[in-house]
Amino acid sequence: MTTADQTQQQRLDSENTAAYVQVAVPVPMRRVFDYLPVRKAELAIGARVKVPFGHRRVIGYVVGHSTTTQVSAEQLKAITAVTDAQPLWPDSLWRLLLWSATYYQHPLGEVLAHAAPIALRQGQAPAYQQTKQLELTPAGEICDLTELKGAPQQQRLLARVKREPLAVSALAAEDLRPAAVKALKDKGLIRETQVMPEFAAWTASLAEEPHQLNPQQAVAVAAINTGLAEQNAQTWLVEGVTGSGKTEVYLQIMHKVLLRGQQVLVMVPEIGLTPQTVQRFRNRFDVPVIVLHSGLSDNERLLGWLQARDGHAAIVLGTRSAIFTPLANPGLIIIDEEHDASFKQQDGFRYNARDLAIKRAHLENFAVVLGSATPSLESLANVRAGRYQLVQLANRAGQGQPVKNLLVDLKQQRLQQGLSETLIALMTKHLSAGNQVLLFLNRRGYASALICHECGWVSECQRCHANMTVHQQTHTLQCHHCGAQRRLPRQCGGCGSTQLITRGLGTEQLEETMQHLFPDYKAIRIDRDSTRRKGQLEDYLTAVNRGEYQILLGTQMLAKGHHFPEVTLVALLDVDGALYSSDFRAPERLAQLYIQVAGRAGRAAKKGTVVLQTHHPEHPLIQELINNGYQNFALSALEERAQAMLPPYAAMALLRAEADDAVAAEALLMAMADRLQQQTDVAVIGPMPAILARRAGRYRFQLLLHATERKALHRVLHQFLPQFETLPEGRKARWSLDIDPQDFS
DNA sequence: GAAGCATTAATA
DNA sequence: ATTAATGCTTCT
Repeated sequence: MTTADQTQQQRLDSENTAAYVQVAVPVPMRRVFDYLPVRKAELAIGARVKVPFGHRRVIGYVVGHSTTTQVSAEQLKAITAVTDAQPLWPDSLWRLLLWSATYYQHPLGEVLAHAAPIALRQGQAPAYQQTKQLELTPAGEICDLTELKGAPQQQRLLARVKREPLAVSALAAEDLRPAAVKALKDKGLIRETQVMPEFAAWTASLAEEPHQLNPQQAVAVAAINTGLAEQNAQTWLVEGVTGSGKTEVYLQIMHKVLLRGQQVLVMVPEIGLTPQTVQRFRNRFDVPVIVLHSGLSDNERLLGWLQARDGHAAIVLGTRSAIFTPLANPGLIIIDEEHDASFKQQDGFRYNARDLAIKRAHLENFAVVLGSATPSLESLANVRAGRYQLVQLANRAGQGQPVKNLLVDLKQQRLQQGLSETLIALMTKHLSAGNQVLLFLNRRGYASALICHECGWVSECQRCHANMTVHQQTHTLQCHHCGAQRRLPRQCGGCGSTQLITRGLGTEQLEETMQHLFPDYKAIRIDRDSTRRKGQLEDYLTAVNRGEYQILLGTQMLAKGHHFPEVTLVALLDVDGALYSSDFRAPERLAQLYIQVAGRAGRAAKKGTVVLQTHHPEHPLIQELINNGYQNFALSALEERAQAMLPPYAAMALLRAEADDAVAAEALLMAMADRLQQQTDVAVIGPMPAILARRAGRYRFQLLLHATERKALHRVLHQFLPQFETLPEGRKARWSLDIDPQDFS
């Protein structure tokens, strides 16, 4: 009998003797509620139930049974209805969810609700539903396509349906028009029918030949495959420079897992889940691939969840929340760009999907592969501690060449709109050679503030502790923190002067500057504002790669994943903020950004140059990065973290509070800090104002908990959180807890 | 004194 | 989180 079977057995045993059912309800309370069962025998742990809760009825989750209760007979209520006869999650995933609630100290009901697809959260049955499909009518079968010559959309649709019946939900994905559907239905050529989805057993057949591996890739694949054969919970870190062919390594190790009939879960950052990524997997394997993207309807998401749970899906591709997808027979989780911040949820249930993947792999006994060109310091520390195995891909696959790094000291340079003369000269050289240039500036808008030259007035947001950004294009001042907007004033808000000047270069202004400095070349700006319309980003990217633009400029958006083979010069214009930030992770993030941005240059046959403009070229971590590369940077940074007793060599938790009244927010954290004071193994730092001290009219404070032993931190939190929930100061301020915080803003 | 809005308590 | 009960202010 396996461990899972034993737990299952215990789950059944306890149900037969219990008088009370413990139910986790999706509310922010760290406790469970006792109910009277309807019919004892059917209440499996992990099943959903409908229960009366206060003045409403909610979906709760059975988490245990008990023969006793603290609750008086009058207060006890009975379960209204049992939604599931079976547990909603496989046993191993259930244990991961319980573990998550404990580790992140988050209310269990909320964790469970979060882990379930919305349709299940709302009480729907975990069952396949009929879906609508379009199929040919007898008239459609004999209708020749040429009869629709005048209606190309209809012709295309009919051709598609002639090939194979078409699911209505797939219309948009195949770019077919609803109007054409209606037209063909009216002509009696196609009809809509309801069908039950059917799933055939899959085998791991290849749809294309695997690519030839270079020696390093071959070594990596061989090493991981040897480990995979052991079928245990091993973790690999694939450190592969941009263009080294990480994806091909993923594909080849996936093949081995698929051949065993096991499923693979692939997790990518939010921004990385593009149609091209999906296509790469679909092109290689002739197996069912489920993609859990944000555009799915609730029922489509449920369908994917069911297919994964029942083993009908061979590959599940998704972002952070995909970690909670049940898998009938998991063999491997791949986490691409494992350092990416989007794997950590930043509100509510603040879990880290990368860390949960490792835990899940241990519970279910399968392997994890983490991949990145710039691994997180956490993962590198795990390698050094012997917990992960490192595989390196240092060479660019194909003809790619290494880039040349250049530090420009801004202190000794005359600047033109934030551009040093050195950079301008380099741009001229690269542009006149017929190459493309990429400028990276992480500040959208025209300027970061509007200032009165006469009285010093600054365009502050009314509701945030931040300046409003000048947007010349829309003639507005915008707050990037709360979204507030107002018309760009012509006069100073303080003295009425018209002598208004801007501070801080933004992408809009940089675009303007390019037209002045390089009138013979076309510049394209790529940021959230210029790519608001759906499909616009893709349009721009193809235009760039067709050579319609020579200068690309933009924000973070340009850093990730896109290939610009003709770009030979990349520059980061203003990154000094990261060098002396109060956030200890800022240098790590800058280094990762630098490498990611640098990865855009010289991917084709041409050698690339990367320029970093800074006022602090002497900064030791920057020197290390430029001169000796990311790996050495990471070693130095890890050394600093160890010296300073910072993560990953210590554990942290952050208590945040916010309220309309600054005193109330601070007082709540002070009350918490007071109670924590006697704890010797946990240091309490604060309360202090958050970096963004006021947002959307609310004052924000934080209290940092620091411990050299994670166990101590967890013990203390476990001990004090119930108390914190009942603090009278908590009535005037709302608070939240962040275990292993990534972002201190 | 009712209506309207903010605050507080309770959830089994 | 959500809801109802309670408290407080305001207006007729």
